[in-house]
Amino acid sequence: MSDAALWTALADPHRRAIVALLLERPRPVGEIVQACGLSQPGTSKHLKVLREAGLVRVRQDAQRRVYALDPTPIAALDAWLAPYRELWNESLDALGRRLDGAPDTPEPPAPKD
Amino acid sequence: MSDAALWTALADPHRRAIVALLLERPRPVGEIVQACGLSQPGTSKHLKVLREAGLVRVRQDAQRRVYALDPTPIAALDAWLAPYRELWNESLDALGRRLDGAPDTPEPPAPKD
DNA sequence: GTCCAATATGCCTCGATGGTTATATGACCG
DNA sequence: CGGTCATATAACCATCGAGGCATATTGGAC
Repeated sequence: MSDAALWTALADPHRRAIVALLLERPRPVGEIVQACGLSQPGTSKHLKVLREAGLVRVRQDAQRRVYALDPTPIAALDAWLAPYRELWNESLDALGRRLDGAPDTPEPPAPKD
Repeated sequence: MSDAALWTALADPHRRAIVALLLERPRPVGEIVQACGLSQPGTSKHLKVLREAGLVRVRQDAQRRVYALDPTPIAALDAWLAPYRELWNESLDALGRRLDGAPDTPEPPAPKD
């Protein structure tokens, strides 16, 4: 479940839509298919990507597979953007100085990826 | 600067590396080229994508173009993952919130994409 | 067992994207 | 002006990924 896999998984709009759907509640594949207007195999492939990124878990219920969101990997995203969040929360003049190229911000820890 | 453009821009590891570089300080193209080990035109193309996503700004300094990070678009990312953060924090954080009496975050709207 | 419903996989096509080299633009210097 | 440094763009190629259809798999019902 590399960081790259996470970014790749979330890079696709359909997959983000699926993730948003599962945020509301777990759903079987059929529901997801209908909701995102793709073919069933197409949807299934997206679900595979999400699975491999660790973003969703499957529970088998008779012939149905009920997909549920696993938000844990998204914590990695949060960690990634933490330094940036700090930056944009800074005062506007700090941003201005930065855009002018003044190197006066204390070095934040570089994100690993 | 659609949301999609932002995700697309950050989906590439090289571009994330560039963003991380610019987090430390603004840099001219040459430095970025050397840092990420790509050809100069390749780097330039990535910079273009970042520019169009609004993630970087350019300042011209003689023949050099100094690129600086603009973290504002990343705020959109933060907004996007807010509901998920809440979700994964639930188990760990519920107790903590109770203990330090922090107000419960109001239900955020569902992510639009 | 047979049949059906739900989902996953294989195979194919096509457009997007990342990478390259070669060339154009543009700013400075003599 | 010509030359050169720094960067951008063009042209091109290779690969990748998303999408579709057809088919395999799996579990339940009969």
